[in-house]
Amino acid sequence: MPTFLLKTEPSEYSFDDLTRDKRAAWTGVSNNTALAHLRAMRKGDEAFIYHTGDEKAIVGLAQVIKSAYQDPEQPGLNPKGEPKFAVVDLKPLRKARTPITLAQIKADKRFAAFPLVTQSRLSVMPVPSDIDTALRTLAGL
DNA sequence: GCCAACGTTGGC
DNA sequence: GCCAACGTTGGC
Repeated sequence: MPTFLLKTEPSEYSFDDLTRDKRAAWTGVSNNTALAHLRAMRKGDEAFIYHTGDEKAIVGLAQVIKSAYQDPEQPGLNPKGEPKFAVVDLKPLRKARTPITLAQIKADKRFAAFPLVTQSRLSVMPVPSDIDTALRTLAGL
């Protein structure tokens, strides 16, 4: 079962907000590459939640409870007539015992191939299984 | 279809 | 506040 990483600006929607809400539609993904990754997420898959901005750290783990569906708030179509935007529904699983900072990830050679490092603007990405394992150990997740 | 101009993300 | 690294748009 693949794991993903989802970025969010905590002043807009944080992991604590998800914990409070118990479940939420993950909205706001508009980049096509990110949307393709979002659509690859299946019910039961897990996702690290990463805070951008001042925090720049992985802060928790969530789980997909509903795979991708058309964003009801943005019912636009692409040129092929397919829904342009998608969302997934998530629930919180655990908060990281120790958040893993971007600086830490960049300094660790094990993460050199991680899209979080190589593609700084991508907001939804798959996490390779070896990186997944290492991150969970570091974060206490 | 190309590409110049413009917009966005997100780290610094 | 700046700007690098993209993505998007629209004129041609």
